[in-house]
Amino acid sequence: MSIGARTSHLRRSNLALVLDQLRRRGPSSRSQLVAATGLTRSAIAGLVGELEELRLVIEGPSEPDGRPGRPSPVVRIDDRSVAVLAIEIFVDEIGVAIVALDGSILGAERRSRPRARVAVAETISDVTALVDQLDAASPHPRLIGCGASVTGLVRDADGFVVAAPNLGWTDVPLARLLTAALDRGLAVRVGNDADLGALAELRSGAGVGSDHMVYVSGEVGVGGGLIVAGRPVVGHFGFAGEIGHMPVNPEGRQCRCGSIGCWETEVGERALLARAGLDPDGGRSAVEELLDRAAGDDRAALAALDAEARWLAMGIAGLVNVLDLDTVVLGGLFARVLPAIRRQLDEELVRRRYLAAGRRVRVVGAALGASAVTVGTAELAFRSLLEDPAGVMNATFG
Amino acid sequence: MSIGARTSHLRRSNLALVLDQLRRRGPSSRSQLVAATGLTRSAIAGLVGELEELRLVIEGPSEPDGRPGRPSPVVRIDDRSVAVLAIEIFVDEIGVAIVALDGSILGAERRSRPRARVAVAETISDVTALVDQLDAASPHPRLIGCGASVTGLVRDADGFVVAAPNLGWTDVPLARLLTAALDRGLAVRVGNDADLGALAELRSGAGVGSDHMVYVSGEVGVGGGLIVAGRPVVGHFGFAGEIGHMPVNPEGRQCRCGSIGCWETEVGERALLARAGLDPDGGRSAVEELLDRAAGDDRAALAALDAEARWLAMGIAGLVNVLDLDTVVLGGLFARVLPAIRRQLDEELVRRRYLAAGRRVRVVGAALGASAVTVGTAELAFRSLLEDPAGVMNATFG
DNA sequence: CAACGTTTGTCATACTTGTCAACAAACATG
DNA sequence: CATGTTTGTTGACAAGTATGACAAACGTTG
Repeated sequence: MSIGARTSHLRRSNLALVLDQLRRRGPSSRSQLVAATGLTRSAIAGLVGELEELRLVIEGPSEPDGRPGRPSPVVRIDDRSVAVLAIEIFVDEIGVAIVALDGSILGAERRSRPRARVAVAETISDVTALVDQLDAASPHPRLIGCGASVTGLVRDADGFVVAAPNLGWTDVPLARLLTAALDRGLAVRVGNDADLGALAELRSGAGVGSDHMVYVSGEVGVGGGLIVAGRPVVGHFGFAGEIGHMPVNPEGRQCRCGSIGCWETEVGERALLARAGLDPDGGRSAVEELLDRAAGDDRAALAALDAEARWLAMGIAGLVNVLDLDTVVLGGLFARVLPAIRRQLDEELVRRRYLAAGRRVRVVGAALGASAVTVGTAELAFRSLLEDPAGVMNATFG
Repeated sequence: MSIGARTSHLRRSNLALVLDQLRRRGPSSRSQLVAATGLTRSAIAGLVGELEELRLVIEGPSEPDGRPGRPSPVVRIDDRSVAVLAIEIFVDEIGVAIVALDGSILGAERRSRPRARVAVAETISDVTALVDQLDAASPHPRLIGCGASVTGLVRDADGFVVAAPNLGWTDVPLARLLTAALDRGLAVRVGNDADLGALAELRSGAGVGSDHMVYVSGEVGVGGGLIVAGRPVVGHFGFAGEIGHMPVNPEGRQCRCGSIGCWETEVGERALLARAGLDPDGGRSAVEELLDRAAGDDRAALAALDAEARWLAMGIAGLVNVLDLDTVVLGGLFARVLPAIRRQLDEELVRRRYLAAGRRVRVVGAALGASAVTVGTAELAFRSLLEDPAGVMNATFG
């Protein structure tokens, strides 16, 4: 339901705008903020003043820049005021991190775990243990929010993990469970790991400047995060981005999802390794072996990479033709093999693209690597603060 | 570039909100507007008063509804104040229509044309002739905008038709040409026909209530319009929605776009007719013949429809898995054959959907039929008025 | 080094917009 | 006809930004 706008919404949106500018462009002078927002000097003064009172920004003296005129004080994010907790739940690993408003990671703990230890209760208690450990180890600002990433289908509205096949979870009220287990009155928001990786790459990674992007990541399974018109696509139920399950081969292999010829059955790690005659379950080390062999002109390895490039291009072309993307960011396995398949990938993409002429698509490897999900999860945790700075800070500290 | 919000933006957005509510929900009492917008009675009074001064709405007495309390005057769109021109350019037909703000079509002219007469200059002069004819024939309110739909890739920003293979057009500045040819100082906005059909079905057709939708339409070629989070997806260059060119069959036929195994080579009219042993170029009448034969249990016809259902489901499943759609609207050929393939389509969709349980997807035939593009084109033409009612009306009449 | 031009923060004031509360108007009910 | 309910109207109020005058802080120039 649309809602009428009040003057207070105006203030909220302008406060959020200034804070967002500072996060995106880094420390800026007040006059730069005036230019960037189109607001007047007095309005900016009021907004910066309020953000300063909220302890979200700090004003400092300006660097002398050799130009005439009164110097404008530099405003920058206060990284010592608030932080969030970023929790990452993978199948074979869990991680927690404390991230400041400026994006710096103040502390992080990761722990790998056996596949047998993925039950919900065990996961929650492992997470709280890690959090307590991190809490004691590293001094940090007050936590004002918490984000959690999961490899599975997540409903944003209520923080339910509707299904996480790799974890064996179904309909887990993760946000509620974490809020209770952490016992700090922290609001927890839950997101899909690929979506959050995409968000991170968009904001501060390989997708900076893009507005229509897909982040394709995966090892065995293939997931993705979509950005359309600068915003993450969550879908009607919050399940968007299951790009690994686009049908691409009617004659293909059975997929673990029950369908046939899903994209991930052709581009996933198992398919790649099997084509090269390696153990499909050989994991990351087998992929390195494959790349080594290809570097030594091993025919089977080269053929396997060639097939990988063709199948990869097929899926990417579908996404690009449908969504008119400007950027494709490859993560995980695909980032690793990208240098070896770049030429074939580009060739096949040109062939598959609808009216390719004049439409450039950047295909790039992920820039943030393993920390993408951490950064994206923190971004999720900060979202409510960034949408309503005064509201959240007053509710927390008032 | 984001821009700071001023109080005047507040007014603009609230005016637009009220107007939008009236268009979506039809005539409403002031008190209904209060409830719908969350604004106060006095704010609504001011907004309605301003819209009334702008001649965009009319206030009338309320129907006695048998409930106590002072009756609230009914506000409704003034359909006699402004209208727009909707121009549709297809390969074998052009059409123009005058559409009022309440969506009623005040007058329309269509003219079929030979395939040899699709050059840009001829098209423009045919259009202006039709417009003059329509203008003279039917009295209508003042025109405040013009929309044009084209079967091709359109850049929204400057109204260029970047490529329209079926028309043989490349880089045509259609908005500029039409503005000049019409010579009425009308702002012309150009859109892709499938996108505009999708918009129409979303607002007033089979997609009402949906927020993540795809409109799949086509005869020989297959196009589509996407709605994500309630908004049309235009893509980075404005070329989104080329769903007919998703690769679905690596062993497939050569597509006219240069790729292989595009969706439209499997679900398009030619493929359907060929599978049934009919003339691939038989057109609409051949499709009717096929449906007749299927109704008579003709084995080849049934098999062809069966294959059509499977290939259709494959593409739809890809779109749904990637975008988590709640509604799929089928138009053109697909709406025609939908009743005959409903069962197989649903079966195959369940098989192809990732974790289908709990996720309902409505697959429905288009409700607006041939007028969808007209309605959507008018919607496009009205867009600037709906975003800034006072600004446009004052600029036009002030 | 003093005068000048430039840029920018500050402050009081004005304007716009929506809210709030009191009141009046218009309806149904008994 | 008295009463209760709902809703439009009105004027005072609050919140937010714009405007314009002024002062402060810089570089340049003679």
